[in-house]
Amino acid sequence: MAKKSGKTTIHDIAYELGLNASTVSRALADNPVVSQKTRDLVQAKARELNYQPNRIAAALRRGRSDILGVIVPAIDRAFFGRVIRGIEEKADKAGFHIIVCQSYDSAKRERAMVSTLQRLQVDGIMISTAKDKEPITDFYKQLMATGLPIQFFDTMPAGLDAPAVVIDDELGGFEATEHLIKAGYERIAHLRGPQHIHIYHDRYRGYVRAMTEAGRTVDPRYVIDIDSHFDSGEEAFVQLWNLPQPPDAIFSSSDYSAAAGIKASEKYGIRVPEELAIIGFANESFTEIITPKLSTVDQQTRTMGRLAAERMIAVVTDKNALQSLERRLVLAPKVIVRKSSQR
Amino acid sequence: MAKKSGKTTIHDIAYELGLNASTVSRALADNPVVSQKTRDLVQAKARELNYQPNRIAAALRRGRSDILGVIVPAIDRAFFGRVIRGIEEKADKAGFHIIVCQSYDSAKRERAMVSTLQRLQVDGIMISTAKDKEPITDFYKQLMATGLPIQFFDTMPAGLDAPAVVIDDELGGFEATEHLIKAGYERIAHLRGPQHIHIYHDRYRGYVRAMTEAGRTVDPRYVIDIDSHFDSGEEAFVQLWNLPQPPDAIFSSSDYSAAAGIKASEKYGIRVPEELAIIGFANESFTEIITPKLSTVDQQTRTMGRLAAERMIAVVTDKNALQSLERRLVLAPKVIVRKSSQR
DNA sequence: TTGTAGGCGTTATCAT
DNA sequence: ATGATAACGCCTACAA
Repeated sequence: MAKKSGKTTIHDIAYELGLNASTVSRALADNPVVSQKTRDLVQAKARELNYQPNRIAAALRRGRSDILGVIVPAIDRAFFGRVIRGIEEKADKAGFHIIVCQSYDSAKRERAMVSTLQRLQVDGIMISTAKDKEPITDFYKQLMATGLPIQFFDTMPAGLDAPAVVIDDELGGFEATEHLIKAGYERIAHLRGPQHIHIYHDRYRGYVRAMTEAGRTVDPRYVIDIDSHFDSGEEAFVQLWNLPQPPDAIFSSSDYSAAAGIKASEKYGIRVPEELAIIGFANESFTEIITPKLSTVDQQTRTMGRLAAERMIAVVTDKNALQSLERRLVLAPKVIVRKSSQR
Repeated sequence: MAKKSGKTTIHDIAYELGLNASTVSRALADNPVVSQKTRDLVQAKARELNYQPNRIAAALRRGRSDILGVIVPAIDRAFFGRVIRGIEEKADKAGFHIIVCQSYDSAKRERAMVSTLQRLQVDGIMISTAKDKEPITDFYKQLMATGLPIQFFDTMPAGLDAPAVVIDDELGGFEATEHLIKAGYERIAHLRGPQHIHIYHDRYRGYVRAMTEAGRTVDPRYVIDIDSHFDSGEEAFVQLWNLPQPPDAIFSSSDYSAAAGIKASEKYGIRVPEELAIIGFANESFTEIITPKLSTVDQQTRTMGRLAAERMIAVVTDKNALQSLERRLVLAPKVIVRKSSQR
């Protein structure tokens, strides 16, 4: 029997077997220096006593916790939920655990969370930085100088040279627009998200480039600014439809406003995709259930999570892996063509 | 200056100030037994040296990690993302952290995750148990016997008397149906989810009770079984519409099939809600963007997370709080009436 | 092949 | 009010 009432430790096992704790420690680690017989004995006894190694103690001793910190703006956003799933998948396989924190898009909270994670002795931190006006670049510069492995994903502070896995929004905008062009649509409009937000700016740039490269001019009347996701969708649609020559296709910077567009066109009796093609962005789960099914751009969320975790773990596991990885990995989004943009 | 190059510890601070580590420890904890002057001195020096307390070491010594384990089937499901957000909110406020694990709805993995969390010395585990046929009740009985605080939420093993925060799906089904009845609909159909899954069975029972209590009979032809979320929605609709007397309202056990129903009715030229009312279940985010906006039943996800965390923390913080809490807290879902069921 | 001893950083107990 | 010491559980030189 283990002595006290508490959990069994290597000392308990050692005592039971008339061995020393260090031998038990080695045996449990399957260290070949210990005789096979002893190893079997120890491991059997460990099972018998339902021994659960204390990872906290091991962490303290080894100076490694096998825990990774993850900071996202909000865990209940579908995008981050999926990325975290990817992260957890990889981490789990590699024997790491993740502690998830939310910044609620506040730079201040983000810094606080970094601090907390450091105190928890995490081996590295993966961050999708808050969309906050407050500058945080210097904070991370200092942090990285301490040697703590950092890996950004999705969003990263401006002007920081740090490992990151991001998505090429410009390419996404380009390909979405290109798809519409190739599908034979003539007058392609764009529902443009807030331009101070990086991703929307890039999607817009991709739109412009695709138009330009196809030898088309970007009619400013075809570029409608939308702020909130849903509500401005219908207004935008009306605005477009009142033009002397309405567009025959729309590339929306978000699935939500794209859906609002579909909704509005139904209301006004415009058939999608026959009279008007629509493509969104993000591959939200509802894109498959609305009528018609919404074409969109997939952001490779799970892949992003997996890659970020892989790179993080590579660095944590082997410090000089850092050099061998490109600092910045840019993922290509994937256009998903569904009914709403196929005629 | 701190000695070595490593992180600063209380010993460094003590050395700098000509004090003893134990005094520093007390001072940092604002222990009033230490003179105000010394406390100030220590805290100033701690800031100066950018001291970050090592929570791992403290955890080892105190036998408490201030970490809670959370196990959910999959973090990228909107439902769990929201619950976790609620959990994290409360945990954060109380100075706890959460480690999130996914069971992928496998009982085996779930057990493994529990084990891992135990090794990490979490102070308690919050679980939404896997929808797996494999029985896991005995496992938890044993686990709870060890004294590890456990708190279930959303789903819990059958026949286990354990603290849990769950939602009353039967009531949700009842109220959704009642709403349709009160709104004056005559022939109310139900899209019924797989009955071996507890929640769908309860929603169906609520439907039956509402019908019965209103003095109506449940016409078996009005109860359509759907398996996968989307695809069977249209079939179900067609089946209903080919009835000699089609229903004038549908209560669907999921928002997805409800949306599919709306989609199908448009296709067949049936106006919602004038000719057919539809209400779903879960308050998915897309319910607000489809046309017409979908009535649904909100599951109080964030509240569920908050309450589960609150209860967990109460138990962890004060062992005899256990008694004072009802073992099982049942949350009432909330019907959200939107366009799709209002005439 | 196994044992001894020391320490990871903190906190609790006892002494001064 | 502060200091000395031990211990949390594990790991790892080093010794035997």
